[in-house]
Amino acid sequence: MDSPTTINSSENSSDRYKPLELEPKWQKDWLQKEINRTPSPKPNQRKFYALSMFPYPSGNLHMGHVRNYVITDVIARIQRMRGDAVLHPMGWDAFGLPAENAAIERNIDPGDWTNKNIAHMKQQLNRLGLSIDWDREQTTCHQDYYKWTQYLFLELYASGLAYRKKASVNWDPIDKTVLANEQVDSDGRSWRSGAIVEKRELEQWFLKITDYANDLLKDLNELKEWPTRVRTMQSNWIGKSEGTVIEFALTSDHDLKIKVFTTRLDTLFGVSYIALAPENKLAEKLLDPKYKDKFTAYKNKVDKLSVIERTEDTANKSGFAIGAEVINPINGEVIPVWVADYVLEEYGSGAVMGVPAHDERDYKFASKYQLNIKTVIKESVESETTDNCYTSKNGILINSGKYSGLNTTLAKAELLIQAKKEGWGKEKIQYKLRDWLISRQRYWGCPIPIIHCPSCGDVDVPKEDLPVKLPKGINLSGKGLSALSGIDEWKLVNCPKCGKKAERETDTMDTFMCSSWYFLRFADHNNCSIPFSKSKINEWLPVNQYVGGVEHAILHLLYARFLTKALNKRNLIDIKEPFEKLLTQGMVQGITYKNVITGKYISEDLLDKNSKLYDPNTGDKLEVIYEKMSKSKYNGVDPSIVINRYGADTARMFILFKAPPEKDLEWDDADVEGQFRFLQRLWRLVNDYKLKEIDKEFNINIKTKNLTKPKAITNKEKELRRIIHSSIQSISEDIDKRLQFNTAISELMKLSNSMHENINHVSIPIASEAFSTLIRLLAPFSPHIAEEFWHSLGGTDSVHQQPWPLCDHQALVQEEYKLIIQINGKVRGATMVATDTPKEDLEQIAINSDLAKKWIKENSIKRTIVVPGRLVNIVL
RNA sequence: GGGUCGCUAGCUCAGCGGUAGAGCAUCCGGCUUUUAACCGGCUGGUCCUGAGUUCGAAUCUCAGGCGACCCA
Repeated sequence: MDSPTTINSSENSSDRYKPLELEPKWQKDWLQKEINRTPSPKPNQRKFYALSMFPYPSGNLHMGHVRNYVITDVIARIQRMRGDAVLHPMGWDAFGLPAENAAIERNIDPGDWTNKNIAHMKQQLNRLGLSIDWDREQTTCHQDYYKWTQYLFLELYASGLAYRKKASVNWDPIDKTVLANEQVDSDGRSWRSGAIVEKRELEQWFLKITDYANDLLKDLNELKEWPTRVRTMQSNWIGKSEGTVIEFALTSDHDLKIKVFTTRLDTLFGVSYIALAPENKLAEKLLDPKYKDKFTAYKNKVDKLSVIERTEDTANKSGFAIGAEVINPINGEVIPVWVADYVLEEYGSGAVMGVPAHDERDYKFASKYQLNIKTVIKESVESETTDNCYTSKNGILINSGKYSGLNTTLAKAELLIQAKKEGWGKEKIQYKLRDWLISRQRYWGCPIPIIHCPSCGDVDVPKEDLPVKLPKGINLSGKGLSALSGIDEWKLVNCPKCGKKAERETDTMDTFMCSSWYFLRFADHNNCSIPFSKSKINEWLPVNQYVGGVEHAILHLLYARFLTKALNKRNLIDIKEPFEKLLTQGMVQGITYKNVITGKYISEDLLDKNSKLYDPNTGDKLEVIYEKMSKSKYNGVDPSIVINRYGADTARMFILFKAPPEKDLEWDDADVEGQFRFLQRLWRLVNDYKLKEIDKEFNINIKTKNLTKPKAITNKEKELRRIIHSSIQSISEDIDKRLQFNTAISELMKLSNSMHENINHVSIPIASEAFSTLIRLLAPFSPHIAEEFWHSLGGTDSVHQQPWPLCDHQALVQEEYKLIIQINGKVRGATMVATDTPKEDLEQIAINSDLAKKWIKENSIKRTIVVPGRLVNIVL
């Protein structure tokens, strides 16, 4: 790219498009006019809450942010023009590890580092011309915000939804803190650091999200305007399964029982072993003492495996019989008890019944250890039984006593009746979802407002004592447990209940807790007595349009839904779901050059301009692909550079035009230039017209509905009006239907092309209508240039305060149209006909046309299909 | 292995029963204060493959191929 100066300085003509001058000018003007300020909705006025997922203040805006915030901004601007009271706020997800790590590295205060980043990013955001109401800004690491996070934690604690327990938890050895299940990916890695997590037994705080498992699942059906993909992901994560808990009594002690959860009660006659998770307390209890050493060694080995390694079908399952036996309640068979790595303590009761003939993993396990494989289900009455594993849920029972011959569904029901009657089993609904682990052993987070008292136990910090402030100026080593645990003057306090010596909780909260309610605070940002009032929440919530990355499909979006439901139950709010409509925007990708042999990424700067396909060092072939922008791949494009060269409007137009919002977008400098040229063409269109003596009749402030229809209107004028109004129609539809900004901009291009062609051949009222419409349609996408146009053509107020244009359907009507003539379904030509030609006449016109005659010749017409307004098909 | 989405011009995408369409890029011409900008114009398509439904299929149905994501 050339230096940023080329575009503005190469021309000395004063009517040249200079975005770098006009953009700051209008931004200042908007600030003065307070056009981004959130209004109080008037009676009968619709409210609209547009929200982007707020960013972590890393210090620099990246393209993903730009895309996210521009999408929301366009939506906010359109809704304002449509007359809605719009809330479009912004905040900062400002607690978290990068600040703490930066603080340790540079020996500075994490708060100072964060505030500096926020100031810089805010400036970058403003440079984009986003219509954000900054009066409502929230920063999660500031006391006036985290005070309320603590308040809400205490509300949850009071509802019994927050509790502390010792559990085997995910420990991130790099970030040196525990993580919630959602924050560990399917490879067993931390979502943040990428480290393989370890299991540790620790006393931790949890939120009882499992209490809401069913509501969270059920209400996904209400979220009709969420992408199906996200709803499916949440539904899979919650993982509801309906089954039965069966108790198997020990042979040695009939009062001692192993509880097993299964969805396949119908296979009960096929059970050949019981497998316990090595972590299951019963395993140690039932263990034959002679296996003690073997067991300890085995458990240590399994602890090191990730969940995926333990459970995937292809892995080598391992285990051993621990020397205990149980009785199958259905037939009295004696069954051995094993421990096995593929059984997880966290799921169900940490024990499964092994049915090798009908479960893939059980089959592999049984084959390896030569356990009994007993087939109890076959596909149909006629089918032969095979030695293979038959895993279908449908079939006919065999070798199952009196249940033999029943189908699986019926057998399940009958077996359940017997189980309940005899007391060894009952139905149970099981979820994969676990409680949300929110303690973090780090300094830079929201302190958990609890005091541990030796005599009173865990005691709430009284609400009037909030916030529990983070101590300042402490030494952060990044080693060991939370830095807070070493600060005695902070930690040692008196119990609020009994006044005796007690200690503060030294863990801080998961930052996802801070981000689970920020959208509520925006509605009532100044409230200093409670986190938010019900009336303000009712005024603005739910969020009408939420926009953010799909990476939060489970994490943030599930936590926020949970918190909303918990607060609803506590009667603090009336809504049950926080986000009405969700848009998950795609990634912004940059071009990468990857050496196919070494797998290394090569920076574009190092490449030979003429042979970009070869590694300049090794001469190996390069693979050229688009991937998510990142430093390590040398494919990032800095938004500031683009904005400083082309202006914010071009950056906005490009990012909206290049791909539909939910799809990935491939960054391409050439296409950015293309968008800049489009804005330049518009500039010329407006200025060329303006340069002419503008008649007094020209009125940009025209309202389409008030337009007096000229009596004599030429064909050119009719054609232009048709295009103006079909643009209004398609752009409005593109936005309402699927937020298709790319096609909307394409329509703007068509309108501008047509205006270039026709604007000098139409009367001034029609030209006024054309410019007024074009500029108002352009305004949400390119707010600065649209404002400049608006004023240069004599517009009053701000273009952003003008009504969104409405389509005049009369203008769309054409007096004649092209009637397609098909022969045997193939298009052979067309002829012009009047719009109101009756059906019968159309048929005759077609048959008698020269074109049709040529094809018909001696053939007889078998039938004709007439579609008025479109075509006539003659079948020979 | 299962599910979801996608496959249309060189690229990014519209069209979702009725003449395949935009923007960018390419190419050609023009213009000028020619390391370049601008203006005009032309190209360019087995609509992934195959079968079916239909007067007519890019569009609906089925089967297959390829790709992305999610789940196992």
